[in-house]
Amino acid sequence: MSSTTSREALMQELEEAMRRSSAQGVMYGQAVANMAGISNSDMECMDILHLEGRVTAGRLAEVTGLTTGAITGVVDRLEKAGYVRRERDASDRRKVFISVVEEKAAEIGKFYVPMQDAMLKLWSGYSDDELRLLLRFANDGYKGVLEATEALKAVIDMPPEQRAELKMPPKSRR
Amino acid sequence: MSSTTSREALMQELEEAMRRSSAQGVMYGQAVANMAGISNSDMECMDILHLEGRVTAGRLAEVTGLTTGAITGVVDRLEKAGYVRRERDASDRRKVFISVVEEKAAEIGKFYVPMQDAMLKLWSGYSDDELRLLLRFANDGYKGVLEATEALKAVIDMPPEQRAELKMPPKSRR
DNA sequence: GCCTTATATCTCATTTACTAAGATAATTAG
DNA sequence: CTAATTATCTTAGTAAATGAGATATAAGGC
Repeated sequence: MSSTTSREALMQELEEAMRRSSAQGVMYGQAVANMAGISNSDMECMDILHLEGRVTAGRLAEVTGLTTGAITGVVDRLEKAGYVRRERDASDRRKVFISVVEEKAAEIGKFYVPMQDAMLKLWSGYSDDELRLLLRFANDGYKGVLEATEALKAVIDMPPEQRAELKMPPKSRR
Repeated sequence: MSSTTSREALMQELEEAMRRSSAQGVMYGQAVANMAGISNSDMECMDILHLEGRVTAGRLAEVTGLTTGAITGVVDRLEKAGYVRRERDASDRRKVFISVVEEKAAEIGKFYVPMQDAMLKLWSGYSDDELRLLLRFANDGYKGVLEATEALKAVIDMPPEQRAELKMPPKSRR
């Protein structure tokens, strides 16, 4: 077996493994939402708020792919439950910024303890150099997924006949 | 700064990076579901089918956390759209196995092309040894997340007073 | 300053998806 | 053979999403 083939087999295994673990990560998030008593959409918005900080209602709609009407509902529920606050922008009074109420959000954070424990345990088996590689990979991977998301959205705007020309990449067909 | 502190900082960065990229991965999946014209739940079930192969309706309910009634709806929609087939188990005629119709499912697979391209591009910047480390990490990570999911579900069954004792892990508070 | 167009969020009627409870049907245990 | 169990489906009611349009603010042209 050539080294090229082995590298391709490796990549295929890698794809499968990443797909598997990311699917399981989704399940974990759903379980957390369940326990916190909020919907998946609500949970996703909390995640975005954690990552991006104070964002507008419109940005939540853009990122989640929900309509602005649906976001109004999400924010209503989260605000009523005390997880977030609406804050009108003083300089542009059309905008509504959503910000997390940290004390209340910490209650949700508790449900991530089993996950954090598992990750700490996992990472303890790796050297500093190895962790640095993983960090580099995670950061590069984020950029890659971000680009891919943009590329996918570009497909949405393609005329159907051009869209049909999309092909699987050369050797990774299943 | 001690090397311990640096390692902890590294882990914290790693946690943030993984969280970020996995959140983006979720968005990507949603965009795919949107383009394929199916709901997130339907998409999730397709993913499970891809990973586990032929599974029963009950297993889908168990894994997704949806009720069996909701799964009936999911499978109805997917079957009507031609993505899956219902097959009654010959040896236990109560069971209904769901299996993917590969030719039709390939249409969804197309939407993963931008993601696969991005990953191939990303991985091309790593050596075989590095990719092997990533594979090991992804596999270990999957096991970790799986365990964490079980641990979390155990919390569900805890009496409230015991549940309240859950604490953040020593040094990773934010 | 007014009028038009653009932007940001919210409202509301309708549609879609989910839950809870229980019906149906097949299997297993006594 | 009957009772208890398991697996899926059905149905009524509820929750969340969409699509269209209302409201309110901002920005640009004249």
